[in-house]
Amino acid sequence: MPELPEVETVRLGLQRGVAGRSVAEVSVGHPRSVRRHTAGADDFAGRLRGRTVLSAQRRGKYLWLPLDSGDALTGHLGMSGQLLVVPVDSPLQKHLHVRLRFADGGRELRFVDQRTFGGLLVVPDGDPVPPLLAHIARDPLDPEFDDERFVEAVRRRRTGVKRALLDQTLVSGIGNIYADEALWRAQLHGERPTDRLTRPAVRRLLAHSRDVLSEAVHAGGTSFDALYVSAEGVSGLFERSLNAYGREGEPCPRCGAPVRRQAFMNRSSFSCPRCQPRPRAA
DNA sequence: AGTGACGCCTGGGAGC
DNA sequence: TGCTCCCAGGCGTCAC
Repeated sequence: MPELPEVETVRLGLQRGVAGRSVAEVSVGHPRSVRRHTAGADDFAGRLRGRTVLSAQRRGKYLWLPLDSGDALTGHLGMSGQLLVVPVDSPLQKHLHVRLRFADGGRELRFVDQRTFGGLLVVPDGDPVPPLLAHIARDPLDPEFDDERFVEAVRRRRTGVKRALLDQTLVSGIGNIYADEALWRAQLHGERPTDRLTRPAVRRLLAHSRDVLSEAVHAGGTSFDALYVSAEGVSGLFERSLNAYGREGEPCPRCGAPVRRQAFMNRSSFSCPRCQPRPRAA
């Protein structure tokens, strides 16, 4: 379940582990992992071979590695993707789909993905982001994120506030876990209609979203199992700081009422029935 | 144009 | 024990 804090943790590992290095060899073991590279796996490999990685960048939950060719190796971890920087002789992971070896013979980059919702592709780079990612909004930790523009955009929407938080064209980086945590902190039910929220309420929600993302980045993200680890294979520690997500039946840390779970878009929402009352019908 | 439903995937766990 | 079913859920696509 990589969201912004997990992806940012991976980005930091890639910056440390692969920036400045030249790609020597690329192998694609599972074509589905490069399905968004429409020219095919051979073209994908050809655009990487011999190229030097300049840095590791992120927009929302997308990562990209600008190359000296003007292209960028771009990726999304989906639900279960991992980008690992490991010794070349380390055991092959069961769901290892793409490998990049480097000219210096040091640690290699591996894309491992159990559920294959994630993937890699090579696209033209751009400023500030590859055109492929032009539709993804800035995230709340981006210094150029425009708070007031976000506040107005949310209030123009006609939807529930949780759906708005998950809409990557409005604000990026937030997924189901951090949306529930931000709503819990802001004491808002996710079904509250966006067009009836006051400006101060949206500002508060944004501030709480920013706080929870920032705290989670510092904890190295949230790991429920081995599916999310940093590029160095380390688990994040934020799970112990979750107040609502995944805590059905446990007491709300603020008021003690048992946390409830509700169906939401083929998944679950967790909230406090007392601190986050359901909106009244319009 | 904005909104929401659907399909893509696999492994772990519950239930029988 | 072994089978089936459900769940996790981000995002591109498409219909309304």
